[in-house]
Amino acid sequence: MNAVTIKDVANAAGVSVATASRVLSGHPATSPDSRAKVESAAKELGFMPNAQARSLRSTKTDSIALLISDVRNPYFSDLAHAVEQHARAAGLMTFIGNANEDAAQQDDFLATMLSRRVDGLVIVPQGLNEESNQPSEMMNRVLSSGIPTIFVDRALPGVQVPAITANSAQALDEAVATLHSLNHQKIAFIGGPKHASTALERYSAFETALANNGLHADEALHFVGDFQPASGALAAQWLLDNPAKPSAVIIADAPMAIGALRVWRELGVRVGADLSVITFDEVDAMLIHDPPIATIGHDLSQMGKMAVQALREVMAGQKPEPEELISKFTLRTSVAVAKATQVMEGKVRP
Amino acid sequence: MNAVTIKDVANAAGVSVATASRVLSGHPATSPDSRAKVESAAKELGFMPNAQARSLRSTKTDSIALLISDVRNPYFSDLAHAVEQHARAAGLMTFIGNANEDAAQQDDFLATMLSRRVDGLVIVPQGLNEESNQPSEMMNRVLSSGIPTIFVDRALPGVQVPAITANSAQALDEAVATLHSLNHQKIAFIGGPKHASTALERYSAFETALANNGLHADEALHFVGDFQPASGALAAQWLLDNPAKPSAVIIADAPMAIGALRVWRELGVRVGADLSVITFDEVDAMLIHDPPIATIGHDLSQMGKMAVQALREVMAGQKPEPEELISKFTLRTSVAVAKATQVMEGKVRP
DNA sequence: TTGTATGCGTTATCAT
DNA sequence: ATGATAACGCATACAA
Repeated sequence: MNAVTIKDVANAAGVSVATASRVLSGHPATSPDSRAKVESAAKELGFMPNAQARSLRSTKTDSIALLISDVRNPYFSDLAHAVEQHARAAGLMTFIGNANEDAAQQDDFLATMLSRRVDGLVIVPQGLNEESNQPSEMMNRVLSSGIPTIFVDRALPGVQVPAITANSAQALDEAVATLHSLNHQKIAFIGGPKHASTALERYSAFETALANNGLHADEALHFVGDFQPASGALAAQWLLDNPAKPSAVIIADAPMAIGALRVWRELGVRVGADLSVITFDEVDAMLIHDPPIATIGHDLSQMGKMAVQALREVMAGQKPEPEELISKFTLRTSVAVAKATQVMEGKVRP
Repeated sequence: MNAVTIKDVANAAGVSVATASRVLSGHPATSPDSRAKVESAAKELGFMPNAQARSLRSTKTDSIALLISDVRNPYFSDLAHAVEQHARAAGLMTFIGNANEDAAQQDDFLATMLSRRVDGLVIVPQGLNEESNQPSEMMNRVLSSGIPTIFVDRALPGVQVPAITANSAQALDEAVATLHSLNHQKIAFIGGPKHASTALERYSAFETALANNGLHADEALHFVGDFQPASGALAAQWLLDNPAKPSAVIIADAPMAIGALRVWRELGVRVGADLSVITFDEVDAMLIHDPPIATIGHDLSQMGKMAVQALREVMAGQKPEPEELISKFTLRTSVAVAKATQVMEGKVRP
């Protein structure tokens, strides 16, 4: 019952361990005869090579680690799925780790991955330390370890690691232009935490878009959330209470959008009439809302593909350029984003 | 730059490798003196133990594998999150694998996990082989390998492995009773694939619930989907075209529900008025629909906890009993499930 | 083409 | 308490 080793196979096949090893790892120097014997013996005994021993010897594990911020966020589970599929196609096993938007859990995962000697790392970095404004000690260790690493979705300011990120400038331009053309003057932004580079990029692209459309940014219309549903719910209330009375809002991710939409439904705010909403992340849930919510999204499958590709280049000794994926604005219907007329007249407020 | 080993630490600390190892792995027989020297040397050099080598020697990896059906299904990502958190608390690293509702990918993952000699397995089994009606060869290998294994969410008929499953009998009774009390006579069921034990359990509990409420089951009102959004969309159309003109429907998982709700919205079917809908899986997205969708859900966090607990019992040599988690019906509002009066009068049909 | 012997990094055994 | 050494399972340099 106990783990059958290559030695058992060799014995059963009547050859030496070396020959067995050569056959089993596809080494050319093997005779058809011993190949047959070893293969049948291995199959007979149900031999499974011990990956530990193999990679201890060969210093290759044929595995990579993927660190994401939140498994339960569809954005990241889509990304994880994409990375996994492409890595698998390249013969690499993917270990998926969950940082839970938490630097400590990030470091924990990185440590075990370092211990397991994965061949490469794809990381959605959690951001710099709040106080020191530096990467965490463990992150530094990773960076100086020489293990091929690339960032995806987010980047770390000042850290020279190739990153696959998204550029939402154009999409936000279109989104803001659309809202502006419908008379919206006060557009709120429910953003993400400042440690996430995506949150910064999205907000600053939003500011630029405002300027491009002759509108001006107003910090009072900026809610800093944490990418989670609960903060979206808070933001929903914040928006209703906002003295500036915004008539439209752009939300930086789907979980917050879902949290907010729930609250607005509960309070009877008619999204698409009383309030125009555009959200980041193209998730199916946005399509069951009536009217469907306009979105700014990325091709996560593409992002995953680019990430794996870039990682493989690093593993092969090349130095890939950072790449930006262009975000796409999808105005699903002219109803989702409504004309701002008598928007938010006191009636829907508490 | 290249991987610092325990030998380097021992040298730097001026002790033998044996002593260094004892200190680093918390062996009691160490003097405070050498403990101090080794620890500071290790820290100084940034020593990360090689997990491969360690477990090659100790035959323990302090890791478990979790195989789920679909990372992108919130049900499973919630489960994954829960398992991971509880395993982490027990000092176990979790490898998350994605079967993609596909037996081949399941086997693939199981093979690599077997190779990596994980200490235990938590599996959402993909079902028996269609033709042979037997577990796959790889699954049999897992089962005869002696590696502690438990099933979660689904079980495999005839396979003696402790399983943590859900029992939805009571919830479905309540759900059907609620619909019945609102005059619904024709209740459709959009179910899952027959290879999933959950699909069978849910449908048969539904049949029982019908009987308990004086209604009779009708195979013509049963749509066999595959738990994915696309099949939900197909089912939505199927329901509208169904000659029996069902006025209510119960959907076996959230992805299918989202696929269906989208189609109904596009076609102008007013869910909660024209059609009453209850779905499995308590996901946030159901709360943004107006009216919110009634759900039958499980405490996934609890399920994950029970799974890890059961697995640890097996690892400790005990034999845990299979457990059933009781599903919960949540009628979110009396509007979500509407009275069947002139439901589905021709108007909403194509 | 095959076998023998060595080493990967760590822990366990056995002395001391 | 410590050190020397064997052993874990496998891949490879070298010899034959």
